[in-house]
Amino acid sequence: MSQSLSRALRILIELGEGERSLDQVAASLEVHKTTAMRLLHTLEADRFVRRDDRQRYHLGSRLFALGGAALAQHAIRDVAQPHLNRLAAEAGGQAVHLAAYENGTAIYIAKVENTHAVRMYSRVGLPAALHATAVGKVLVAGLPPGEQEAVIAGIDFRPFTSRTIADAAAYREVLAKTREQGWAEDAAEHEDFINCVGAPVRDEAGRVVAAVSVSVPDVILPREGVRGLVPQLLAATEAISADWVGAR
Amino acid sequence: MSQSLSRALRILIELGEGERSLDQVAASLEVHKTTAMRLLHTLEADRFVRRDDRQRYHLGSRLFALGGAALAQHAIRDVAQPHLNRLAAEAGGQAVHLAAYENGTAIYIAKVENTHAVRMYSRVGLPAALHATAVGKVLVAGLPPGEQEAVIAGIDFRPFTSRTIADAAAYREVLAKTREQGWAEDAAEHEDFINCVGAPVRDEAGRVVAAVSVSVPDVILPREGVRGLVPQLLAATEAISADWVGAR
DNA sequence: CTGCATGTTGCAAATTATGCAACGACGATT
DNA sequence: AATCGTCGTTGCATAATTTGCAACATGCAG
Repeated sequence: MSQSLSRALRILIELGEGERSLDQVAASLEVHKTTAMRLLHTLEADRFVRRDDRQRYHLGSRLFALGGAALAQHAIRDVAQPHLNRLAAEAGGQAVHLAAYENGTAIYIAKVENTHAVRMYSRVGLPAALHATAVGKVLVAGLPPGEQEAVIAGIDFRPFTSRTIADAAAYREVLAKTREQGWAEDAAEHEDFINCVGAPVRDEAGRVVAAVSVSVPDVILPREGVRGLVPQLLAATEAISADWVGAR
Repeated sequence: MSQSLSRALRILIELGEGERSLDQVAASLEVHKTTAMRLLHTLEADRFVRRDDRQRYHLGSRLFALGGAALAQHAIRDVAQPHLNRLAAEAGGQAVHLAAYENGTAIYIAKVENTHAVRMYSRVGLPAALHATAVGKVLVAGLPPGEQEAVIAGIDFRPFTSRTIADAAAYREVLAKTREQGWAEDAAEHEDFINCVGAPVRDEAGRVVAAVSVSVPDVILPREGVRGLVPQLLAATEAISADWVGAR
């Protein structure tokens, strides 16, 4: 739609991976370096991009501010954070995530790192696979039926592990079960040896507005043990839902 | 330089202040709504912008990720954070800031909130006034002489309080004193009733790479009392400098 | 001093963005 | 129930913005 703009956005995304020189930027955009330079200058003028003394380009300080503002606008994050911390503690220091549905994807909007040596890879702002994570299942299961089908049609059932759900039919069954029992499971479907349980946060009309999950490596607790965390998980999501409804 | 791009950036900046409708965006850009719409769609396609079910536009999830990445690229932040926490505790729960010089401005890259009721306004990613904050003075005082003059020439000596430094001559004296004593003061020059002290973090060549400040409201501690925090402040900045040199 | 890598400028060509006007969808109001 | 108003969307002609080129400038290394 807007060529120069989408090129500029690609620059920002690429700089998110690390510093780049002008030529590197031009090469990866497949444009003349003049073009890349002018985009970079515009970005620099508004502090979206910064140039160091060695002429390398970095993400600029404006993105700190916007990133912070974006997070602040997810008011549910503030409501949820203390409950997430408590849940993480109750679960013995395991990783806890809060994710929200957004335009066909699930996005992590808050997390509590686990305190054990085994870290899992995730980051606030990155998308969670809809078909291979507990939060993804919870969020899709909570969509209105019409939208749900559209989303399912758009899922790429890419396997992450040997246990990843591989097709829409199996996925629909899992969604039905999720709705029925009020929580979802991820049995090493996204990362080998990591099991999760997730549950929804709801607003006053019962709509799912976010999902919380606890992730536990096999070596700490086997799959059945993780299921044992469901009561604490549900207590946390119910508390968040109550606070959320009360906060508005 | 690039019209459509700078318009799009202005959209992002504005959305940082809160949600907007298409017409509001078009009005503030002073362009036809068609134009605004196409920019918004491009931004939306890359998740820089998100549309809610009521057709309001918000900052999108990509900005979480980029904001996080931008922070992560300021490696000094990670090095400094534990020292900042300790300093804040030693200072009795006062606000502590870490700022870096960047393209003619000082930017807060980390902070520790104070634990008292009186909060001061600041936010990671926002610029700090060079002439009216302790970190601003420290960072400018540490620039190479040539660049320093260029920066001073560009400062708008806007008064924030009755005590704000009002001209370049007075500012140069303060910078000299800052270099001499190794720390700077802000005696209610930015916000009435808030005094700060700040000191530099240096790399292995002695260059100033960042500045740390402690901010204390008058009601907690008078100006002389704040000066008493200088030893702890210097201990913290020296520790950060040592860690920083060691980390590379 | 020469060569290589990097960033910058003037200019002509045309792709790309723009504004207009008309349309469609949705809600509120009467 | 009908109408009005608000808001977002699309097709199209205009032209303005962006693009690539080629030459120039600067800084560093051999």
